[in-house]
Amino acid sequence: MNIIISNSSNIPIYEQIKEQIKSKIISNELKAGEMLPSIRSLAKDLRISVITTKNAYEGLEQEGYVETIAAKGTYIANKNVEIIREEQLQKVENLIDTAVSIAKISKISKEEMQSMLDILYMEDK
Amino acid sequence: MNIIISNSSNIPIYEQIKEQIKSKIISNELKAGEMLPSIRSLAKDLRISVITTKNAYEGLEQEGYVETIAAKGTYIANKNVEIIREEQLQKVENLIDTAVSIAKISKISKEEMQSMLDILYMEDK
DNA sequence: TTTTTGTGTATATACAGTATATACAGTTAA
DNA sequence: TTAACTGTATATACTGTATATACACAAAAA
Repeated sequence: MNIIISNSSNIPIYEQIKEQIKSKIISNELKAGEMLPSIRSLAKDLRISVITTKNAYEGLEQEGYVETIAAKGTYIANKNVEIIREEQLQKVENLIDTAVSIAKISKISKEEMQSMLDILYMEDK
Repeated sequence: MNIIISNSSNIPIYEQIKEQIKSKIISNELKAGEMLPSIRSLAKDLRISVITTKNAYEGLEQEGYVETIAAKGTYIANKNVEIIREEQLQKVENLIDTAVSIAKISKISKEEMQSMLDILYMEDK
């Protein structure tokens, strides 16, 4: 499944999993109707507890990204593309807003921020 | 002391206090040598436990923003202005970096991000 | 049909982070 | 010396995150 987790991170493991799966759904690497790896197989892969993978899938379900059928599996849901894009736009805006707040207190200019944006956007990730 | 805390936030109270005092130090509203409110008076003001204010002050001490003398008080330390600025620049860069990563996955253009930056920087905060 | 294997679910448990009240100990000024 | 102020330490509780293990249902293999 190509998910990378860090145990030393302060972000909970289930959150890391959630975010990475979300990214794959948004970028269409995972398509509606596809089945996710079972909580067991993913747990084995990542060498963590099934409870933790379940926790991640539960979160995705609550946000409408997947649907779970007991004893069968967890599947990518049909979620409105426009709504997802709006959510992501909101996230980006919140991050920039926080950055701007810090910048203003520390007298970091808009030009400095713009050049950071230019450089970071160029890099391939 | 003009600190605002939110109990409903997912950010711990001691963190909220820490960050707001840091901002006041960085913006020079609080100057080297000045005494912070005592952990008790601040706790009373904010209607929280002294342990929580102590926790906040401890964090500030570990990062070198303040110095505490038992039975006397906690004072703003002399911290190198350039180092603080570097730390803040690093924070801003990390936020923009995260924003860019999300943007790329969701096909949000650099132009869209630039206009967010323009608008958010204009607003007075 | 029965068994086996693969799903997700529920329970009991542990540990770390955050927060509390309350008792303790040193400093300073009345 | 006493009173009023500092920060410190202890015992306790609640919540979030994570674990192992037992349970229950579905589907394919025997």
